[in-house]
Amino acid sequence: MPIIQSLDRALNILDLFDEYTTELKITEISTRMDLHKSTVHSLLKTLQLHGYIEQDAESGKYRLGMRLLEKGQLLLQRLDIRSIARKHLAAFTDQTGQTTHLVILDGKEGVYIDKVEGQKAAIRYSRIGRRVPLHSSAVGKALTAFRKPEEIELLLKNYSYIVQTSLTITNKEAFLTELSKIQRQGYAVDDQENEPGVRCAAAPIYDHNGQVAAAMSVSTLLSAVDDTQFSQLIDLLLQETETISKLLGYRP
Amino acid sequence: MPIIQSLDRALNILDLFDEYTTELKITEISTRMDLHKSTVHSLLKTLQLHGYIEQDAESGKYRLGMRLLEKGQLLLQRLDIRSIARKHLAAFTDQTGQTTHLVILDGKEGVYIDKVEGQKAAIRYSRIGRRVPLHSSAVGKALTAFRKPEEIELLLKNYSYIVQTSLTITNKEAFLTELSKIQRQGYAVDDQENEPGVRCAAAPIYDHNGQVAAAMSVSTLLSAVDDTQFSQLIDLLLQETETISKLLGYRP
DNA sequence: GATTTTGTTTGACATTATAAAACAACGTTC
DNA sequence: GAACGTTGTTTTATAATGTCAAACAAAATC
Repeated sequence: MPIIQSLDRALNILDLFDEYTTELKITEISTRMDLHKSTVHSLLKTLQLHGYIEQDAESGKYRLGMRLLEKGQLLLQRLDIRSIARKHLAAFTDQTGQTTHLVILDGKEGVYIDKVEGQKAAIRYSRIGRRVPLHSSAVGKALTAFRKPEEIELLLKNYSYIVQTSLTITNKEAFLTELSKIQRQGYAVDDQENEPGVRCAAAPIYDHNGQVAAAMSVSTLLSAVDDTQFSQLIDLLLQETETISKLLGYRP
Repeated sequence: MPIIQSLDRALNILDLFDEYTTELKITEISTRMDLHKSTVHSLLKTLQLHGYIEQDAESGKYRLGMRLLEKGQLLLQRLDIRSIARKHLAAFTDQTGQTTHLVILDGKEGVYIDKVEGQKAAIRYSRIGRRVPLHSSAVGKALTAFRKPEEIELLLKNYSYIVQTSLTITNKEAFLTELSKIQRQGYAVDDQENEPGVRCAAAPIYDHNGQVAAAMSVSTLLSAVDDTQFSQLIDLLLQETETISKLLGYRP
């Protein structure tokens, strides 16, 4: 498998541009690449033809082209969490029969952006677009727990602990201890804290920056799923969130 | 100026991927490009070496690589003063407790495009999107002073000096002397000229063309910040604007 | 206006990319 | 389970192509 020299060189030229180096003269490039001007010139012109390089009208200096932005955005779209996660939610539900959700953080609430309904159970509460509290749901907890301390602090500033069931966490102290437990475990659980008779588990999904991008959850009816089954579901859930995170470019 | 065939082909391969075509098999590429598999293979491997192409571990299919995202973001950053400046505003406010602003010129007024509020003071006037006069504010002055004489002349043509406080500059002569003072200093000050009890300092941010792209300011309450503290803030401000300008590609 | 420093073009040569064929690794089909 | 189509990858010879040097042109600097 031969490496194409000219292509290799062209891509190396693109790498000369960084945060601090916006523009380069052709001679600078040729000296830094240790190539002759004419060689660099040909490479640049070809790159320019495709919009990967642009030339400043007056100074004649070269800079990165808009095509890179275009392609980058294309990639970003593809990384769209929802479309990536969808097949994993579906596979999970297919395999377990349990309802799965995908939730992102918006303001101080979670928002359902996807849901795959299982046959066994009908979870009422959730619906795509609907909002869910951070303190009473597994997804909310997962979305909160795996952030930087200052971000968590910001979320909890003036946070109101609306009571959903008799088991809902209703104050900051209790929530903070719950969050640290979640951090240790790597996943969050909501045991009838949001909806009576319903128990959920949720785990974080990380993006390529290592930020929590979303949370995936599985919702079960207490009447249908016992403790051992539930912990098996958690194991499976953690597997899924890990692979999804990887697909988003997350490297631990 | 010869076009480099291999590079040209490689870039054409990248163009095969679009919104709908995320993954391609090597044979699909070779048929669509009308090239032999081995040729495509070499090109792909070289692209992959630089992260412009990735290969799916199990399916063996090829897709666009993260490097494109990285380069695209690089470009985006450069285009967006606000996102670049944001962390600097935040850092400044974090360090000093004072409110900072980012303002750009629009017509004959400034427009707040970002604001980071300090705990110590509550500056009423500013709000993102709100407009501010050139003659009565530090940011306005800074946006004006560091332009070419003919540009300044154009701005001041038919300019109306709206009175904001008893200290507001109200005529062209006074404004011009103020501007030349600012040019000498490298920064602008507004001492209760826009809002009673409030004193601000502002400095210009330059883009890669050497043009004034924005102004950054720090706003203080006279009751809270004395002269020595204020001049320290100015020093810090100038440091920040200098680094931001560099990030935008400015080379003096 | 002369001189240096740029970016661009030209053309000959040898390096390098290319294509064909052979190979290997899977899947599928009978 | 063997034979056949698919794949992706490697090898190798050939000639097409990228490369360099030198010449040219156009700015910029003195």
